[in-house]
Amino acid sequence: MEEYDVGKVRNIAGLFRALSCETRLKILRFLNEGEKSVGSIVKKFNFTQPTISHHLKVLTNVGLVVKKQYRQWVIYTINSKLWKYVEKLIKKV
Amino acid sequence: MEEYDVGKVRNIAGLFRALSCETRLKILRFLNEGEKSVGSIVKKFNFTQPTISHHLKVLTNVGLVVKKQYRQWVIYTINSKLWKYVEKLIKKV
DNA sequence: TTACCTTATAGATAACTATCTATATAGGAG
DNA sequence: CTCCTATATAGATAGTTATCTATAAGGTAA
Repeated sequence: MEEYDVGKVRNIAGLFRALSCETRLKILRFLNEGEKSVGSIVKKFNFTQPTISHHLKVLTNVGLVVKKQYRQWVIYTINSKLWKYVEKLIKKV
Repeated sequence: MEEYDVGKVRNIAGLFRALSCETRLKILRFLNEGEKSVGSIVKKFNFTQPTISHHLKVLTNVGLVVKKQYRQWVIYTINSKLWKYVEKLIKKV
């Protein structure tokens, strides 16, 4: 009976807004393969680095991803538990 | 093992966009009490009738609600199964 | 320090959206 | 038919956002 382990997302509408952008959904699916640097995300998709950084900030703000620093790289990791619940909903749709 | 009974929402980002507005979430929670006419929704919330109609259209477009006509009233019904999955996600957040 | 690599931020812009007022449409009653 | 009620649509507007270019910031290496 796991409970509230996901991270505090105070704003439900905000969570859905973060999920309402196809680009961010793609980023999340990519991050679901494993943690990635900003650069590798930029390489994966056809957007500029500032655009990717913007989306990563939105995702961070709602707790869907977590950032950490490794030397000169910034590494983003998906919130697996939360994403799992999102995926469960998506599968139902 | 119920499956895909929910209605075809072809656009995942679109579903989340529909859910990304606090007003629409409130409308959905109200509709979860039972089907409602547009007028009763307008009375419930402090928005004009065109605004409510707009939101109902958005919700209809992604399959979260269904409309039907009863005499001069238009009755909106929630897609209970889909909303149940949404609520399940919300509870996890 | 300088030079380089990686990421974030600032600023601009076009597109979208949540809301309103005004009007049109459509059904029911007489 | 006319009148009323209920809802939808059109059009306007302010606010938001997805994207870009340009630049700043921060970490590494020499």
